[in-house]
Amino acid sequence: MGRNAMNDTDKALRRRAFLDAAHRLYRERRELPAVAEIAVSAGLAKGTVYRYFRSKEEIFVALLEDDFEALFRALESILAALPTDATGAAVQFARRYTRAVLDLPDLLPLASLANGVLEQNLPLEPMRHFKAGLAGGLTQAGKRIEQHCPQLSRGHGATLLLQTYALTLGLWQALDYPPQLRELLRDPQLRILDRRFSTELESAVRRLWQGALT
Amino acid sequence: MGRNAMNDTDKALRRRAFLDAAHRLYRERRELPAVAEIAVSAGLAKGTVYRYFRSKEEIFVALLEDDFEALFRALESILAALPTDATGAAVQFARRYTRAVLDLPDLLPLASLANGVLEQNLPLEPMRHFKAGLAGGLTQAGKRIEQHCPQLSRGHGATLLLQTYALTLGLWQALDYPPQLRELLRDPQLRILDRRFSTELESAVRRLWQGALT
Amino acid sequence: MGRNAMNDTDKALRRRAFLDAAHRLYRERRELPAVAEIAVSAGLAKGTVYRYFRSKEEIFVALLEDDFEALFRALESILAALPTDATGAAVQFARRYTRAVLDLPDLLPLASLANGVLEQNLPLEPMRHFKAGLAGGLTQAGKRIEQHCPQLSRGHGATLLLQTYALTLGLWQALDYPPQLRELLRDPQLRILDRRFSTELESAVRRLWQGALT
Amino acid sequence: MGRNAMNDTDKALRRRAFLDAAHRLYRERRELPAVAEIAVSAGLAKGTVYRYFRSKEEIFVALLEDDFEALFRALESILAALPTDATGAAVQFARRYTRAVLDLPDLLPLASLANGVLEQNLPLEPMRHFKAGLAGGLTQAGKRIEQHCPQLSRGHGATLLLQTYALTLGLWQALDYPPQLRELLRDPQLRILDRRFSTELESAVRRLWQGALT
DNA sequence: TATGAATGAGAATTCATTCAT
DNA sequence: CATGAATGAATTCTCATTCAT
Repeated sequence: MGRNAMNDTDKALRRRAFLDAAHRLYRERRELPAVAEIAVSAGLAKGTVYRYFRSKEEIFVALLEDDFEALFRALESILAALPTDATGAAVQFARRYTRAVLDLPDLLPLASLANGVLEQNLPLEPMRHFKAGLAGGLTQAGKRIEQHCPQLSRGHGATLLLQTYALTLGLWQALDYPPQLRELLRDPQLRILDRRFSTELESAVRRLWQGALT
Repeated sequence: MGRNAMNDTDKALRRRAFLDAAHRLYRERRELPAVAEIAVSAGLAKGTVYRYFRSKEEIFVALLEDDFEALFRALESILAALPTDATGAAVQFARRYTRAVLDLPDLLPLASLANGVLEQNLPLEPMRHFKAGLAGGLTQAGKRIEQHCPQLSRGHGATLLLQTYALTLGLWQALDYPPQLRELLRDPQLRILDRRFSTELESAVRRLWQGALT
Repeated sequence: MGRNAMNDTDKALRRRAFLDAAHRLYRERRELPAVAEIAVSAGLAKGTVYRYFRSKEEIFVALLEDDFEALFRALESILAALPTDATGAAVQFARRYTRAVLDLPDLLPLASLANGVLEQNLPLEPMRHFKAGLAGGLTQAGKRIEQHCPQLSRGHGATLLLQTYALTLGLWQALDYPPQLRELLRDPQLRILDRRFSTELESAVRRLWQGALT
Repeated sequence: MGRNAMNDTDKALRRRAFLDAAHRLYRERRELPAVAEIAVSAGLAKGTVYRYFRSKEEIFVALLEDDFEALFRALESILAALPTDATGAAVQFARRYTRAVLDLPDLLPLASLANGVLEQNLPLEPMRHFKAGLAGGLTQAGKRIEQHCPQLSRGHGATLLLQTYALTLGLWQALDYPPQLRELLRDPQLRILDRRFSTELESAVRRLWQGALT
C-alpha cells in the first residue's frame, strides 16, 4: 500500500488520514471503530496505526481535540461579532452558537464517551495535552467575552462558557434518543420529553446568557 | 441457595435483592458489575438473574430508575418549601438541589453511561417504562414549580427542570476527573479547569433559575 | 456440543479430555497449542476451557504434572526391584530408568519449556501445587533408594535422584537436534556431537550411580 | 548516526557493537531484547541489524557462542593445572569449574532457551558454525583431559565433558526459581527443593569425575 | 423455578522482517 | 551501506446469554 512517509509533512498527512478514516467510520456507525478497520479504511496496515498513535484511546482524544478546536474557532468569530447590549448579545450568541454546535455533529456523541474512555487507558501525557488545549481555548474565549461584555467581571467569561458547554452536553444526552425510542415519545404521556435538541439548546443558552449579562 | 419464589411478593423481593446487590457493587467499584457477581452477591445463581431481568441493560435501567425516583422525591420536598420571591426561590432551590444531588452519588455516573447503554441492547418495553417514569416525575415536578412560581407559564416548569438537569449532568461530566488527572490540574495553565462540581453547580443553577423567574 | 458435566466425575473427565487434547496436539506439533485448538480438539468451546483451567499456563503445568507422576510411578517399581550390590544396582537402575524416560516422550521437551513458562504468568497456587508434587515424589523415592542402598546416608537418596534428573534433562537438551541439523552432524568435524541420547543417558546414569554407591 | 562501514574491520566492529548491546540488554532484563532496542542501544538503526545478522535467532546464537568460547577458555586453564591423582583432580576441577560457570552468569539462561530457539528459525549455516565451535572446543578440551587423566581412554574425555555440561544445565534449570517461588520453598514440605545451585553443582561434578577417574 | 455448565464473539497490541529512499 | 516506515500474523481471555437438568 502507501509509500513511506519520510518527511514531516507526509507524516502529518498520514496521521490525518487515520483520523479522517476514524471520523468517517464513527459517523457511519456511531461506535468507536476497531483499529483494524481504521487502518483498512485509510489504506494502510494495522501496525502502521501504532506508529502514529500509541493507543486506540489516543486516536479518540485526537478526534475530540479536532472538534473542540473547531468549536473554539467558531466561538472566536461568534464572539467577535457580538452586539454590546445584553439582550442582543444573548439572543445572537444563542442562535449562532446553536448553529455552530449543529455543524459539528460528532462533537457531542464523542464528548459523551469521553468520561468513560479517559478513565481507562489513556496515558497522562496525551490527557494533559488534551486538557491543556481545552484550558487554552477556554481562557482565550473567556477573555474575549469579558471584553465584549463589561458586565462580566474577570474570570466569569470562562465560567459562563463552561456552563454553556455543560448545558449543551447535558441537553444533548437528555434529548438524543435512538430512532425506535423517538417514536414512542409521540405517546401523550411521554410528549413532555419529545423536544428538539436545537430548539431547547438555543432557548436555554439564551436564558443562561441573559441571566449572566443582566 | 434460595428457595423458589412462587408468589408475587417473593418475586418482587428477589428482584430487589438483585438490584440492591448491583447498586452496592457499582458503588464499590464504579463500574457496572458482571452478572455473575451480582448473582453471587445476592446469594443466588447467575441463571436466576435472567428470570428477573431480560438483559444486563435492564438491570442498569432499573438502577437508574431508582436514583431518578429518589431525585424526584427530593425535588418534591424542596419545591414544597420554596419561598415565593424569585431571588429567594432561586437561591434556596440551588442550595437544596445541589445538596440532594450530592446525596445521590451514583445518579450522575450512571446517567453518564445511559446514552451508550441505551443505544445498544435494551428492548423497547423497559425503555418505555423508564421514560414514562421520567416523564411522570418531570410533569408533576414541573407543575409544582408553576404553582409556586407564577412567573412561569404553563409547561415552563418542566422545561426549567430539564435545563437544570442538563446543567447538572453536563457539569458533572466536565468536572469529574480521574484522580491522577486531578493532580495535573494544579498546573497554572490548567487551573481554569480545576473547579469543584458542587460549587459550580450551585451557582449555575442559581443563575439559571434567577434568569427564569425574572 | 458436549452435554453439561454436572457431577464431579463428569467434570474430572472433561478436565482430562482437555489435557488429552493438549497432549495430543503438543506431540503432533512440538509446540504449545493455542487454547482455541485445544478446545476444538476436545469437541468443546473455547470458553469452556477456562472453566477448568485458569490460564494457558495452568494447562501446561497440568501436562507436566502428569508426566512427572508417571515418572515417579515408574521409579517406584524400578527401585522396588533394585539389586543390593552397588554395581548391580547402578547397572540395572540405569537400564530401566532410561527405558522409563524413553517411554515418556513428552516429559523432557515439556520440562525444557518449564523455566520459560513458569517465570511468566503462572499464579502462585498452581505453581506451589506443582512443586509440592515434585517435592513429595522426590522425598518418597529418595527414601526408597536409601532403604535399598545403605551406602547412602539420610537425604542423599533425593540428592542422587535430583542429579539423575539434571543429567537426563541436560543430556536431552544437548543431544536433541532438529532433523535437518542431525544430518549435519555426520560431518567428521562434528561427529563428536553425534550421540544417541538413550545410550549416553544410560551410561552417564550408570556412572553417576556407581560413583554414588561406592 | 554511524558512518558507513566499508572495510572488514569496521564491519566486524559493528557486528560486535550489536552483540555487546544485546548482551548488555539481556543481562539487565533477563529476556531476549527486541531488535529495535538492540539497534538503539548500539547507536544504529533497526534495519542495520539485518545487514549483520540474518535473523534475531542468529544474534542469539552468536551470544551463546561468545559464552561457550569463554567457557572453553576457562576450561583450558583449569585443565592445564589439574593434579594427576584422581581424587585431587576431581576435587579441584569441581571447584574451579563451578567458579568458572558462576563467572558466566548468562551462559545457562541463554543455553536454556537454545532448544526452543534453534528449532524455530535458524538457517543451517549459522547453526553449523555454532555446532562446529562446540565440537572443536569439546574435542580439544577432551584431549586435554585425556592427557592429564590416563584413566580415560580415547574419546572419553569429551564424553565426560558432555556429561559435566549436561549436569550443569540440568541442575541450573531444576534449581533456578523466580524470586516469588523461592520464598515458597521455605515451607518444610518443599524444603527438599531448596538447594543452592553452586553447592549442588560442585558436589555433583566432583562425584561424576571421581566416578569417571576411578 | 433455580441452577450453573457451556458457549463464542470480539479486539488490541507487539515486533521481527522487508524494502523504498 | 544505512535508515526507519510499513507490514500483518498471531493469540489470549472475559462475560452476557442460553438451556439442559
